[in-house]
Amino acid sequence: MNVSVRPSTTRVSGALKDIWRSDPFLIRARQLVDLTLPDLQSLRAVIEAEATVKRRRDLVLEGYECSKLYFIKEGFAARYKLLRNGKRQIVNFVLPGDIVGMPGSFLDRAANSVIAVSDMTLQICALEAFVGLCCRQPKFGLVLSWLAAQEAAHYAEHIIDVGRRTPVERLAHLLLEIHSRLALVGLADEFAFNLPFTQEMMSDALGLSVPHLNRTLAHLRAEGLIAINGRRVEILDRKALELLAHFQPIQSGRIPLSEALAVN
Amino acid sequence: MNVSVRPSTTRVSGALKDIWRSDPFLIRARQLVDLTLPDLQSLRAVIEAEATVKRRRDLVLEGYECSKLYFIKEGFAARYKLLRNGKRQIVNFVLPGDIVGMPGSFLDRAANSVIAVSDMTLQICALEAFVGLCCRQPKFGLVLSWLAAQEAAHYAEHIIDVGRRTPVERLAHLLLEIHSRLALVGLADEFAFNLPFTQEMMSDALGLSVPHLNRTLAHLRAEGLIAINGRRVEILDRKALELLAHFQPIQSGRIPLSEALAVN
DNA sequence: CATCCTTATTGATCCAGATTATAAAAATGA
DNA sequence: TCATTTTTATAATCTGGATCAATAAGGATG
Repeated sequence: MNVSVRPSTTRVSGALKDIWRSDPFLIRARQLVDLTLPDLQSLRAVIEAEATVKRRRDLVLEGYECSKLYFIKEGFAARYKLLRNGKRQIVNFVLPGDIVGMPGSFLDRAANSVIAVSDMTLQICALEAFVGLCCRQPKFGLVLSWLAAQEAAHYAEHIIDVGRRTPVERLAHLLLEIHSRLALVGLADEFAFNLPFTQEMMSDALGLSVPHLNRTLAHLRAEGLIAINGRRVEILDRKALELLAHFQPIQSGRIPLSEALAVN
Repeated sequence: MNVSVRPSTTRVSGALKDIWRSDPFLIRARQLVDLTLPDLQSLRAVIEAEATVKRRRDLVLEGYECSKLYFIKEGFAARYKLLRNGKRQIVNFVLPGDIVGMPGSFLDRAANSVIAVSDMTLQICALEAFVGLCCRQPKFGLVLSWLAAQEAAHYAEHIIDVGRRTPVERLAHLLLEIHSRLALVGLADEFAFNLPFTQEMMSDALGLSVPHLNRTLAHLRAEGLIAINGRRVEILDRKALELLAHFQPIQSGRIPLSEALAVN
């Protein structure tokens, strides 16, 4: 893999509060279960290194075996597949707080490649180490399941996008999805965000040609639903946009751990 | 929900061997981890009832909260979403051995509906009970993650189908996927299987119109790749079909439990 | 500051696949 | 058993979005 690895420096500097808030994976995990300080420590113990990956480098290559999990701290990536005829389909966009290697590492061989869309920093964890953690702290296995389910739910919406939504609807849906996922880890304002993807990437995600995606984007602007300056996207009429896109946010409830223990 | 429930009769009749082989969920779980007799028993303890659902009944309704897991023993279903304009997108087909409620129950409210495509029998398990089981036996939490990852991998292929594959390629891919998933739980011959879905369902899965799906099917037959009599599909030229579809089987490796314990 | 490369924008043509319509065959159920 | 509904099959028309092409506008790089 094209990464520069450096040993995991578990800096204990910085107030502890910051750690809970600044690590996007912790933010997402804590939406699902309560995490204690010991939990945090055993999670850290399992991280073997922190790495940086440069823009345009592949994080994962299709067809290769890979038994690592990458927790994305910063930066963006795209999971994609190249077809024989040269076409590319982007399966999903990877944002901070996501885990790369989730479907991939669980299979014999990765089913898709993942390319860094910006410079990234991520934490590496061996699959066996994480499985070990799950055995000691079943909580983490459940978090993994829940995150996988969230991801599946996003994939499902993507299938609907590409299968039955019109181009405008698809694009509106993509923008809303990205916005809500960024917001989940504190990377978006209420009505605006920085879109880290080019029109080409979005067209490859939505199964459209670049010119048509461009036209569709222009259409959304003309209708006054969004505004764009540079990378900044502003949502001008969220209600209309959501209606157009058939958008409903994907939010998972908490893992019913205490209830389970009560039953137990 | 439109099901007729009867209390779970844990019949201990029949040789034990049969149970391992006849329950499709056990078959799939055992592809991932070793299961002991006590494991089997604690799994059973968590099943609260067995139910039958009639053809065309909805198992899950979009937008409703639902905190049950359904382990499919027999029969087929389709996970779908209806759009405002009346179009339907089928997100995936549910086969014996699958768990329904996986993304659904983990979210606040189900994101799609699931309709029974044939009469079905399934086992019901409360989400909290299963979470409890995972706490006592972390193994099951991992199985859940792995199954979710497999499902996500299938969804990813489906996105590629609908986004960038041509109609023939899509259809070829769908047929191969169904065949391999059926084979996984012992419901298909090496080169033939019973297709439980109508052309309308397949067109709704692949984002095509019914007439065009029909033509495409005719095309595959004309090319001598498959043969169809009634519901029976025969794969005449598997190599060519796989090439056409860019098909690569999704098979997950085993969960590295022993390795994890060694590290531990 | 000049050049190169990536990204965005716009226009013209054309075809794959949707849509609509109709009929035959098969499954369902009363 | 026959009537009704589903499911398959096929043909004719029409259109949305791909494709091809060309340009403009940024951004990076030396």
